[in-house]
Amino acid sequence: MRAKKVATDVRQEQIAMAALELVAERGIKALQVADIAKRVGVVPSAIYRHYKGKGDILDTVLQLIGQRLQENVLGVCDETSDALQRLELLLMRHARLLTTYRAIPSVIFSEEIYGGTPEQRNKASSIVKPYMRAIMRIVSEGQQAGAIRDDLHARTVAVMVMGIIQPAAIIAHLERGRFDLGNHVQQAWPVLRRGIEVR
Amino acid sequence: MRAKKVATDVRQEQIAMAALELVAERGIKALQVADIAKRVGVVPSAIYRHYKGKGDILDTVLQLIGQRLQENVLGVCDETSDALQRLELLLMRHARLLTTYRAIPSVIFSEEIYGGTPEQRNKASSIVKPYMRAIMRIVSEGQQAGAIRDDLHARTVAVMVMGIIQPAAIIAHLERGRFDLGNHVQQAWPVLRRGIEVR
DNA sequence: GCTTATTGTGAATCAGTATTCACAATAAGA
DNA sequence: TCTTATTGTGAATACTGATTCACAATAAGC
Repeated sequence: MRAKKVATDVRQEQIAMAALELVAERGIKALQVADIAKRVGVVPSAIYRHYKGKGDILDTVLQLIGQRLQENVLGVCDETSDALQRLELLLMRHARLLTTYRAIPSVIFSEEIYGGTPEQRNKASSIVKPYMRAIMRIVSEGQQAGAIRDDLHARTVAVMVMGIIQPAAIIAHLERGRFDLGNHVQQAWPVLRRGIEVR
Repeated sequence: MRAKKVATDVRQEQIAMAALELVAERGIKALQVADIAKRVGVVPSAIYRHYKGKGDILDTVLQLIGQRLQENVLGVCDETSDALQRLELLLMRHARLLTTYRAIPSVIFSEEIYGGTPEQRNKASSIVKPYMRAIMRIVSEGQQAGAIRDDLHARTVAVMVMGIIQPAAIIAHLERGRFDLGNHVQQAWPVLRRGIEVR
């Protein structure tokens, strides 16, 4: 049965969302045009009416992921002005995001970072760096406000914040319910806070 | 020019080492039988004289990686009995390993964990879990010895220890010399130590 | 209703990688 | 030296996934 004809901007959106879900479930490398098509409800060759190729779809997906991370940052900054609280809330939001999109860590740790072309590396960068910078900004503000030790590099702290989430997401997945990511964040954050806060 | 004939146990070893290097440089997905063969100095079809298929080579590589991580654990336990020092030394060794084998984090965070079969997930587990357990053991010993807070789950601490290294390795790679992994460990470890040590 | 640009389809093509296959060469043992 | 098991080779095959291509169908505009 032939799918209904849909305007290209609508179909592009559907394709992007389908691809995002698939990437988030299984990672980049497992993404196949045929799977996207199936999820959208068209045949694979129809995808090329709306995107030039698979690479273009992936570019869009990476943008979407980056956006979601940035939305989380904006959200916590709206919610409180206290840097330590911002970090805590950001970790919670990040954990929630990863519960929905389980494979996102593997996107960030994509093998393209190592084996890929400079172009591919730049694309991976395009997610990681802005997020890192946003966290560093929060840390710096906390240092200026006297809540966070200013003898530490903001980057060191920011990397440690990311370090709460990233390995934990993997382990949560491997442990199948015997290790809860949100729970881990609640336990790990006070440890890190103790390490970075001014006493 | 025809390669010299080599006994299969020797060739198997060569193949495994070549594959390990390639995986460590570029990750699992970029591993190709042709590249292994080239690195060993034979044609691709010769590989099948010694390994049933690519999957068997990969199994061997995963074992080798796991072994190296365990060797690091054994090494630090030989070197000192103090848990906090063990963790610090382990982090140093881990950082050193990752400087040599850059793509190892992506192996551990392999997309197979998410999208793969249960069998593939078990294989990924086979690296992560023993390493985690070893760290947890060190943490537990530190708690019993009164050096590490015993109000924390050993697992929480172990995951945080891993969290010092994993995102940092990526960022070191992306930053191209502007972010040194060993340096980060030296800065980050005291922060974590402050969070976990008994005062 | 007719025209036309756009979108959907199904088959074919292409490219890349893993693997098989049949022949060749080597090294060890008798 | 001869035999044979084992390992190396190069071509062919098989498989998978991305993409092209030509035809079909749809929806909008006149």
